[in-house]
Amino acid sequence: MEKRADQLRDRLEEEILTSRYRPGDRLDEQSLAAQFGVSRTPVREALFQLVAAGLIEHRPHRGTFVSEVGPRHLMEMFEVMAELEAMCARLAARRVDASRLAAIEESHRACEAAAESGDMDGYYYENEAFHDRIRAAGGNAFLREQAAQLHKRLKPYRRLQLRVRNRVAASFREHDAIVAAIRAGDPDAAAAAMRDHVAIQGERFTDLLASLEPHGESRRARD
Amino acid sequence: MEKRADQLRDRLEEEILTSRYRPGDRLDEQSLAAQFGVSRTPVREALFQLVAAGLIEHRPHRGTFVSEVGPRHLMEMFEVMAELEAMCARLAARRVDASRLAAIEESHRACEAAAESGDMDGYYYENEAFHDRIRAAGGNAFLREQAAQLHKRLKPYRRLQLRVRNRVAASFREHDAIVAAIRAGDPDAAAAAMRDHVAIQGERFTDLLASLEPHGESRRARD
DNA sequence: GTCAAGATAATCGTATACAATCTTGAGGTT
DNA sequence: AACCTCAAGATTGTATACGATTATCTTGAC
Repeated sequence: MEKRADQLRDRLEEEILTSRYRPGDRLDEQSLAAQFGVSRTPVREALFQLVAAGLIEHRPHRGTFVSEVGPRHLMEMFEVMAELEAMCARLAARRVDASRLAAIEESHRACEAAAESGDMDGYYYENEAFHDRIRAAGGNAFLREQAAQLHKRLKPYRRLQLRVRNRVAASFREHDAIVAAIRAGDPDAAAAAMRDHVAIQGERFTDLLASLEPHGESRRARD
Repeated sequence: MEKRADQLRDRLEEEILTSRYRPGDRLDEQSLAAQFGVSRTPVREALFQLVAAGLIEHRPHRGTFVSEVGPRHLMEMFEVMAELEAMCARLAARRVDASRLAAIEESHRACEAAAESGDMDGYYYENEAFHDRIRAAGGNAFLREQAAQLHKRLKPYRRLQLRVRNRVAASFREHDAIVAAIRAGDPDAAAAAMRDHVAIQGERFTDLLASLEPHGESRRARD
């Protein structure tokens, strides 16, 4: 059985990633302990893990708060993720074997089906699988882990992406270029295609963000 | 003042990174608590942080052990680090300003001085600064953090590098190419030069490792 | 002699209590 | 009115105790 602290971590992570807790929200140890019917010990343990993952921040004797990412930091993270995923694609183009390639193409077709039927949630889901299979095909387990971690962390910001007009169709076309490059065994093309694919998300998102809060640091008002 | 758990974490991290604790060694909560004159609570907290950093592993009811990295995993980590540092160099070539470039060149000259006088420890130290200034020049704080973290984690393995014959001189020449590319504002050249520079370390090290333990997983004997 | 089942011991996960530290706000002083 | 002082309250960090889980050793049967 999983220990309670880990359950708690997963639960809190989920709640943060789905924006049920918003950036800036305070996570009080005592309240959480009471809320989940446990003592502070496992709560603290869970919080430490989330701090290590960068999801929350801890200000001594002030409280722990859901990290405020800010457009700048967010853009930086997308930039890094683009490079990591590009590296996965490059390696995949170089090292992929038949069965892994087949797996990628299978996910690719699943994306296509979801895109054509306008199933946004389905596309989101299949898209995850698509990317993870490419990461796996790279054959670098450490890289895969790093990329997946960043991916997870950016989850709440990517999800909105797909609601942008025509984004799903565009995303699928980008996937197509990636798959073609991997199939052709062209590492540079695969890397470039993947980098663009991910970088576009970052740009689109910061565009969106910029239009919502033009003043950068100025939104501080909350409770 | 820093809390005791953090002191402990730093202390243990230090002892692991300097190989005073070796891979496979067991870290017993109770012994550590007794040894440092604290209770198990802060010890556990410190251990959790090290687990999150990947330095140690936790097997329930078995104990916590210093991570055994293994040649494969090590090579993977070098591969990723090469890419991250290459990205830093690429960004640096694109975005660097006069003062940051001057800082890089200053570190570069310091490396040169250490190399010529055969001061290996000095070279190691200046080399750290050189790389960090390039990371800083990239202007992506998140990337800088990620790269620095990996760098730290690979520290014990890089240090041996410099004892390889002519490695210092070769390393300096590689630095030279990197600086030239950054100064020229050539992102691709900077990235390529940096990637090679770091990748070589990985290759050299795994060469070394392979010559020491030819049988991969076979060394299990210890106390 | 080997293997399995139970007993034993070690370790872990959690709860609770206490101490130390910081924040906050009221009240007084300049 | 602004600033400083200080006490009250809150929150965190640490210690200790206990129950639960699991590894390991013992014992006995085959």
